[in-house]
This record gives sequence, structure tokens and C-alpha cells, in this order.
Amino acid sequence: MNRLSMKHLRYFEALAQRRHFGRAAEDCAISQPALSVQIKELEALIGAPLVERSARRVHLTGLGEVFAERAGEILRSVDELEELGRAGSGPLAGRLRIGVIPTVAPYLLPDLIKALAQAHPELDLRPRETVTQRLIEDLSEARLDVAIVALPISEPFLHEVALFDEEFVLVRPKEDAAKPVPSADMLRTMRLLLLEEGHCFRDQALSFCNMAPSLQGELMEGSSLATLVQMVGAGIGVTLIPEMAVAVETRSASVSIAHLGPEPPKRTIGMVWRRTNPLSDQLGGIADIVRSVAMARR
Amino acid sequence: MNRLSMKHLRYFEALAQRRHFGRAAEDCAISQPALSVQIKELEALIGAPLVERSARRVHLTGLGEVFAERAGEILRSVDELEELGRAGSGPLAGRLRIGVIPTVAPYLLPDLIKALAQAHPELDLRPRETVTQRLIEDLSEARLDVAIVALPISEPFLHEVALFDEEFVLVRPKEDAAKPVPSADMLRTMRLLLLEEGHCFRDQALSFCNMAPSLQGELMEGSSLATLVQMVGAGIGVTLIPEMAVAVETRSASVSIAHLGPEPPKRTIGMVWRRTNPLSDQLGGIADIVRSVAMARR
DNA sequence: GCCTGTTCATAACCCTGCCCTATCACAGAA
DNA sequence: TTCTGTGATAGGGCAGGGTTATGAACAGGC
Repeated sequence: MNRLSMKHLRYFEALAQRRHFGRAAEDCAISQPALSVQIKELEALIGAPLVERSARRVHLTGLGEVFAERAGEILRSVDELEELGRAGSGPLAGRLRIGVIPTVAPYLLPDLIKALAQAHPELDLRPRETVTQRLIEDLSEARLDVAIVALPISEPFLHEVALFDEEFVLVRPKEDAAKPVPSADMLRTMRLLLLEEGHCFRDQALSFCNMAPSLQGELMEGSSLATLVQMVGAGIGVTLIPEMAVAVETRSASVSIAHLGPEPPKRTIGMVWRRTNPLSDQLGGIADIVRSVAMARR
Repeated sequence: MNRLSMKHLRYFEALAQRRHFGRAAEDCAISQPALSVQIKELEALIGAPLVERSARRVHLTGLGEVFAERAGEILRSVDELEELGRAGSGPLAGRLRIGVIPTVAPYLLPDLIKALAQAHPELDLRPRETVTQRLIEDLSEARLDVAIVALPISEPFLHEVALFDEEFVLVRPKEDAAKPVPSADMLRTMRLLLLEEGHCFRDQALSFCNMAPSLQGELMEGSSLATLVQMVGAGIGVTLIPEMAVAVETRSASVSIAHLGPEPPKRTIGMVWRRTNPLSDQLGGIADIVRSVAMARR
């Protein structure tokens, strides 16, 4: 006889309702002696009698009634708790903490949130925007469920799925529109505006130009693509932005867009999550939705 | 594997706090495999994973966190419930439903309530005033814990203890004060005012006068001793009242009190409760308090 | 790359707790 | 009294939940 158990509560509740050991035992699908013993044990546990036994009828003591009431409340909570799994009936119910890198988030998230809310209305979406490294850390510490980043990540503990490829396009001042499109090598000689350290997109752009990260002395840095484009519009230099950002960012700037050929630079955006995440299977479905949203934006 | 148990909740709570199977198992004073099995069973029961196992660290799933929170609340309630017995530390904690007959209640209850509140501050007193028969019924149905009535009751299921004896005194109009005190036989010829049917005091008075209950045609009836005394003051007849009522009832009426002798009628007031009441022992203590209050009123 | 330590899962065994049936004890009713 | 209904007690058996031993997966150091 150790501590209060669920059985004690359920048996006592039955007894409180029926006020009859035999009848209550029946309700509990056990024999009358079994119930008697359990109730007795419960009273010993509480240290005070809860029921008053008389030959003809069973009554609750004052304490017994208080106990029955509280026990009932607890049991209802427990019943509810048992239903918790089934209640979140859909495969993906509850919170989904999704991280997105800054060079994707503003262009993808608005549509994505709408699409996810439609596909999984019971989903409590918690988006978060930050650089890749932080996203990986957050995934590792289980502060995030999934992240949308540029692949590859190559973290052994993460599962990766590709979502889509996106091209990098050159943003020049409007008056340069007629000029020939520079090659990657030529870019290196131009004043190239890039995001500050930590953004993966910065590294991707540098890699396309075959520039060592240490050459950055010559460069200007901005904290967002919007800033970079506005600076280009002001004639300060040129920059690269991902295709998806074009529609939003060039609307209000006097810049021209040029596709870099013949082998345009591009990156692969993908979704990653911990291999150990028990929802792994369902997360593939989420990835499909992200993919379709990204395609629709073309 | 049947239903959710206290162990499931406690083990899961430990795991949620420690985020480590071995450590949590230690907290629960069981072995790590035992905890693993229970958690696994719990997840099967809920129908969804609650924890995410990885080699280095354990995380809760979204559902797991919700579950942990709710489980914690439930466990706190249960802990509290376990304390219920010990909390009502005194032998007589909680509700005490006490019934008193109407010819005693107004003269005893005020002092009694004060005395009981002082002796047992944790006592939640629920007094009730009604005629003997109803009191007995209420005791039988466990709607009352104890009753203060005129003895004997002679119900086999009730335990009786005597509290005190009280004399009946004659109430006459003030102008009769000088007249000789009538004998019991003489009373029968006077206009005797009595309580209405159902009050035990009525029967006791009738019995003193050796009058058959059927002779009531000649009598006046009142619904309370106060009414009777006022009517006597108005010269309508005479009445008997218990000694304890004298101080209160004759204060504001022009009546005179006479002791009937040489063998004055009296009745024994006592306390009764169900033999099966588990608090039987403690109730003797309550009776002692009632007794001392009654004595003090002399 | 291989070895080692950590951690959770699985397996095999065992014991305690719980339930069953049978029976007793008691109180009311006939 | 005897009979009936009710709760308590006794003794035995099954299984849930515990134990230890071991396996599998993974991280980190050499």
C-alpha cells in the first residue's frame, strides 16, 4: 500500500454514486471483496473513514463527500487527458515551430502561412526568422520543429528534403539596363553589395564570384535584401538577390534585373528537421505544401 | 495495458523535468528500463509520441509538453487530495450537521455554537431545527450527524447519551401568582395551551397530566413556546414550558412561573447519532461540550 | 576509422499487488 | 428463531510492473 492510485479514485467514485459495495463493484467490473479491500486501503491511506457502513445502507462521511467531489474533478481531468491524443485527431495537430532564413522568409511566409492554415486548421503555427546557424541550433535544442534553409546543411542529426531551386539575379542601377550582362569574373571587379556576415546567401554569392570571404574589404554590407536593392537604386553598386525576392524588392526601386548566364547561379532551398522527430512522416506532408506554395509564386 | 494510471503521470512528469530517462528513473526510485517501458506504454495509450528520443538528449514533443503541463496540474490536485485526511488534523474537522428539537434549540443553540466554535475552530457547524421524527429520519438517511432530542428514542440504530434533565414549569397569568399551585389532576380541568402535533414536548406535557392525546378537543395549540407564553399573558389559559425557556420567554410577558411539586415533571435531553458513524468516539466529546453549555445556563 | 562511453530499448525472470472464489459475521425482516 | 442481504475476511492464482543483463545506436576522442 503505497500511494493514491487511479483505481482508488475510480472505485471510490463508483461507491459514492451507488452507495452500495456490490453494485459499485459491478460498475467497476470487479468483485465486491476487491472493492471492499480497495476502499479500506484508501481510507487507511487518507487516515480517516470516508464511508459509513451499516447493514442496510452505505453513507459517505463528511470527509467522504468532499473527497468524492474532488476525486470526481480529478477523474474528469484525467479522462480529458486520455483523450488528448485522439483529440488532436489529425496527424499534425498542435504547435508547429517553423524557422525560415531571412532571404526566404518575407517572400514565402505570407503565402505559406495561409496555405498551412487551410490544409491543417488545427495547426498552431509559430514561425521564426533567423540565420541558418541559429536555426540549426534551435533545431538541435528542440526549440524548433522544422526549418527552411538553403541546402545542404550536412548535419548528421538532420533530415533534409529539397523544396525548390532558385536562381540568383543581378540587380543593377536602372541606367545600366542596356549594358551587357557581366560575367562572374567581371562581378568581382564591381562594387558588390552583400548581406552582412552570417547570412548564407552572402556566402553563396561570394562563392559564385569565386571570391574569398576575406576579400570583403571592398564590399558594402546590408542587413536585408531590401536595403541592398535600395542602395543599388541609389547608384552605390550592384547586388545579387534570389529570384523569389524580385517581385517584392524591385517594385519601388529604380533598378534593372539581369539574368546571369549561361550557367546562372542558383541555390537549393529545402526543409530540415531532426531525424529523431517522431512526426517525421507527417513533416514530409508539410514539405509538400511548402513546395506547392513556392511553385505557385513563380 | 488498460488505462492511464498515476504511475504513468508521475513517471512522465519526472521525465519531463529531467529530460533524461536514467535521471528520471532515479527520481522515481525505479530502474531505467522500468521507466522506459512505462513511458512507452503511456504513448501507446495516448496514441501519439510524447517524447523524442535521440542519442544524446531527450526532448518533449509539442503534445508531450501539453501533456506534461496537464499531468502536473492533476498530480498537484492528487497530492492535495492525499493530504485531505491529514489536513483535517483534528479528530473532528469538517462539517457537523447537528439537529435540535424546537423546544430546546432557541435556548441552547446560541451558546452552543459559540462553545463549539471555540473548542473546534475547524468545525463547519450546520445546525437544523425540527421535530424529533424528522430528526430521526434525517439521521437515518445520513442527512444529519447528530441530534439533540428528548430521550428515550429507542431506535436500535441510534446511540444515545443523556445530557441533562430539565423540569417543566407552569406558566400562569400574572394575577394567578398568589393562587396555590395546581396538581397534575387539576391541570386537566384548566385550559391548557400546548404545542401543535408533532412536538415531543406536547406529548410529554400530556403524559404528565395523564391526558389521552385524543382529549385535545379542549386545548389550544400554538406553534412555538413564545406564542404559548404570550397567550397565557393575555389570559387565555395556562401552559407548561421547560425550565430552560423561562428566562427568554417570560421576560416580555405578564405571566407568573410556578414549580409543580412535589414530584415535578421533567424530561431528559440527550444526544443521539448513528451507531455506525465512524466518528462515534469523537462525538462523545461533542456531547460533553453540549452538557457543559447546558449546565452553565442554569 | 576505430574504440569507448553514454543512453535508451529489449529480454528474461521474478515478485508483489490485485482480483477471484469461498466463507464469515452481522443486522433486519419474516 | 431463521432467512436474507450486505460488507469483511481468508487463501490462492495470475499478471503487471519491477529487477538485472544485454543490445543497438550514436557521439566523441584517439
